[in-house]
Amino acid sequence: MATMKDVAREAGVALGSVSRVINHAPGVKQKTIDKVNAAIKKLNYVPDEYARGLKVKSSKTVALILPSIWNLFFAEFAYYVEKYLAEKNYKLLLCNYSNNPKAEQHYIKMAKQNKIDAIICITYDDLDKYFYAGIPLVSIDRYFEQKISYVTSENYEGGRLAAEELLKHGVKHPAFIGTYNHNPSDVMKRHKGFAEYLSEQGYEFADVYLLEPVTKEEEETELFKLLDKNPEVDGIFCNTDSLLLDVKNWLAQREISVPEQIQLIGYDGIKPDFNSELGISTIRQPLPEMAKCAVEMVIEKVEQHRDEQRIERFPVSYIEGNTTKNI
Amino acid sequence: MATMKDVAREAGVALGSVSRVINHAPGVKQKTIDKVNAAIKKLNYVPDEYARGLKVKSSKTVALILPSIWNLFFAEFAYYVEKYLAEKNYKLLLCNYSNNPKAEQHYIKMAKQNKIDAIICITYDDLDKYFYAGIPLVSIDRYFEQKISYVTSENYEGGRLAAEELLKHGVKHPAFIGTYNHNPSDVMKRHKGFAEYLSEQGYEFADVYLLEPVTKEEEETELFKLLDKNPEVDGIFCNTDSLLLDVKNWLAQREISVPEQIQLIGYDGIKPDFNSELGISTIRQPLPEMAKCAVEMVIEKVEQHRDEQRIERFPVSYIEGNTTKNI
DNA sequence: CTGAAAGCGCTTACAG
DNA sequence: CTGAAAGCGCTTACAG
Repeated sequence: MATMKDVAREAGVALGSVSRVINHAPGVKQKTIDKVNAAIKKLNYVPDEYARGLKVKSSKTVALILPSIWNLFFAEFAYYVEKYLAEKNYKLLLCNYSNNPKAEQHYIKMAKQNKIDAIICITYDDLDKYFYAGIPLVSIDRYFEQKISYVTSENYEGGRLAAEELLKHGVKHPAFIGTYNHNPSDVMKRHKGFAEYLSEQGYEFADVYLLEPVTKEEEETELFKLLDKNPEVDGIFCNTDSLLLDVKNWLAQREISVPEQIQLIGYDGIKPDFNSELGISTIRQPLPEMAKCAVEMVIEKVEQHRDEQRIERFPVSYIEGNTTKNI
Repeated sequence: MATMKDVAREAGVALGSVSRVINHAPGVKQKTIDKVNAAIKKLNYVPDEYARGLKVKSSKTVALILPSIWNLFFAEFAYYVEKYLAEKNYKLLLCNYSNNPKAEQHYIKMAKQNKIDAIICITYDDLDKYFYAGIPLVSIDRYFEQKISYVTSENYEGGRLAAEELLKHGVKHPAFIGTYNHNPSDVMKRHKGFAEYLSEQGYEFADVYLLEPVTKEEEETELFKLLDKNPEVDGIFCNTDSLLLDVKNWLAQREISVPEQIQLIGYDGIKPDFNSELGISTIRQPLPEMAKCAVEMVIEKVEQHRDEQRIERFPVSYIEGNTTKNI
């Protein structure tokens, strides 16, 4: 493969000049630019990012660290992150966090080894490790201790909206199901918003709010405990769409019909892909915009060496599906 | 950050010796190894992959090129590919193929620039470009012109199985819906297997088999044309689970009930995540095994410079869900 | 078994 | 505006 030296020889200029035209350095004569570009074309030259990276200590790569790409919410997010990163000429290294226990360790080491420029990270575990590795970081949904920047949705408003829609659809005995982590996260505001709206309207609600880690079986058990104790429940706000899907299956197994007997509203707005719908009723987060924002924030940190904390919250909207009744 | 030179100084050995112990070169005295390792620990040294990559022309990275990670089938596949790659100390660069039209071009250039060791590729468009870029390649579902290795499922058997299950579930008037690409792919055998099984059993079937590219709207239109012409249809084999989900929504809009009026069987076995189920009836591909095989094939090509064509087909199984009737 | 040295392909002061 | 040169942090023959 042709190297920069070959290009220089072909163009009849010095090595440095080739480098300058490639990097669009200011103050290069047009004639030189033309000669170099002609030589590049002729030799089909493409610069070696590794040699470049060795000098400039950057790889134009950001690592996306998440529990698992195998999840429609994360998959859509990753899709857009990659898309916006590619537009800015950055690459995406995919890191499935939850594969192995020592994964954090592994990925931090990798980040150092490979001159990862930055990290976009979705984890409800401790972020300190990344943070202290000195690599620019933006997180999703995380809380604001230790000045980590993050992007999230209007979780509090989303919780209120879910409650409001449930009531609007005729629910008289609402319930909540979801989990939370001991690390504070913005996501917890969904529960708060839900609770506060209902109390303002003079409603009580049955509550299954479990501290992680928690298995599916436990969630199922708790749901049915709740239903046994509160057989009048006729509407449930599920903290995520994933959970809604599970709840729907569990209810189906006991022959409880959705939405006739119990109406369900989820959170996230997941879709099977770009142009399909799951058809569930849910509070949709504007994922494309959120991904774009995360990319911009992280690139700003990298290129402008800014490291103050920034928090962006995006508005949510209600999507009517078939897990609520027609009004 | 500490460099190899620092480690050498700290350990009181030459640069080359440090390199040798890091790379587990044979014939290094145990005492040297110990000294070096101690220095590495002490200085918290981690080797720079870029300097290494510059010398050895490898990055321990494979690019996963696919239409879109935003798709449960691809997301699960990517999840396992990353997992197995990580086990072998390789990294995964994620490339969403369908973002932009000139993406192929872009990703090939990137591959060259970044010393991508290999490509795992899911695309039903032309693969020539990757192939001729001289980078080891394994594909999914692709056909065997030009000696490209691939892994796929027993598509023919899967098609037969779908037909068999439909009949077993009492379907009298089966139909097929799906699309195909002008590039021959193993996936087309699903249609063939389906057709042949039915004809062996003395059944006819209504067929919507469309050449891509095709929009959702066209698929929907064709489906209803078929249903108008063949109102007796009571069971449909959908070429993919994604499509099944759409078909289900379309039928719901016309108040055709599934599975009471029409039973549906899909193909793929997609799940929302590791421990949830969508609850649809489908022909499941063993994705973890397929991903593992793809990773092994590609690493074998890289490390053993093998480039003969290899084809692996994995057996499928029927998963009973709620889009077919209980028998 | 291990030093000393060359070189991978770039970038970037430093002269001029 | 552009050459010539040093150097980024490694690996790997080559001696010894």
